[in-house]
Amino acid sequence: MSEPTRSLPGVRTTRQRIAVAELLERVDGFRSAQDLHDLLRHDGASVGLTTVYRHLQALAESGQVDVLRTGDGEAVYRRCPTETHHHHLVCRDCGRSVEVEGPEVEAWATAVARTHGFTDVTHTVEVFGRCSACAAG
Amino acid sequence: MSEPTRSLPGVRTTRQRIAVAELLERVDGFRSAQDLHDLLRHDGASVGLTTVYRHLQALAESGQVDVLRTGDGEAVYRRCPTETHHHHLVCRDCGRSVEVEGPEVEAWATAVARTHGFTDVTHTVEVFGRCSACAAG
DNA sequence: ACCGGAGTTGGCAACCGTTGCCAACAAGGC
DNA sequence: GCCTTGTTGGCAACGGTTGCCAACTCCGGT
Repeated sequence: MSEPTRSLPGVRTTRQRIAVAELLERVDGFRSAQDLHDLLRHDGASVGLTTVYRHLQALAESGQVDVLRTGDGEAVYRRCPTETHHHHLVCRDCGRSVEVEGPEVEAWATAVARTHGFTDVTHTVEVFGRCSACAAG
Repeated sequence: MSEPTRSLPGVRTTRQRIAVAELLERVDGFRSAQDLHDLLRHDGASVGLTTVYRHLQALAESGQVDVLRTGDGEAVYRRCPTETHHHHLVCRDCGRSVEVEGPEVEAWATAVARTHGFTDVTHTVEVFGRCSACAAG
């Protein structure tokens, strides 16, 4: 069990914080900071772009959202239901994504690193494709 | 066998093109465009930054160099000896990298994509760590 | 060798995502 | 309600990258 929204001392529940959190809950797929900012404005719950960046950054740092970089270097964010380590199968057209696990990939990465004497190993694994909906349309 | 430097019509072998190509041959590990630009200046073979970007872009597009994005969105390039599909084990300190293959990873990516109805699948797999040399130092 | 056209160069400005700055603001404990 | 302190947001700055365009230089033809 984990408290849904524990209020740490020195952390305030502001309109903006809630707006960003709820938006991330609502949308699926990876979205850029600016996309999310636009969505908020469109919802009427206007939040400064800088503030959006700040919250995304904080959420990413605390592991509550996943971040990855698109081909052109833009950072995209997603609130993931599962907290455990996982990877993504992302539709390059609509951005929708599926969380996937790959025990064999984890094992492979670890083995490869050890073979070459690397330590402190991390890895990025993302799969991009076209989802069935987009392929049909 | 492949011609070493075939001269396509409409492509000229300039001092700058050669300088960039040779530099990429010389250095190992992933380097940013600006790093490479600095190295060229340091070698005396000064080449405009824009030109470096252009050549790297062209080489990447034609598959002659591999590109990947660092955590902060910077593009880094590397001329790889092997032309076939492979991935990298990169030292996050010195940038040195080892080419690695992962048949099981390829298989996994394909299988996962098919399971979820995704087509036109590509994937990125990079492993980051600290190489033995850097761990020792 | 010379010429001329087409690919190439390079400096600068523009672009774009992102971050720093800081004065105004508002949560929430008292 | 008050005051402390975390938060906000607009703007400027920043850093990597690209567009622009006049000057340049390969190189095939002559």
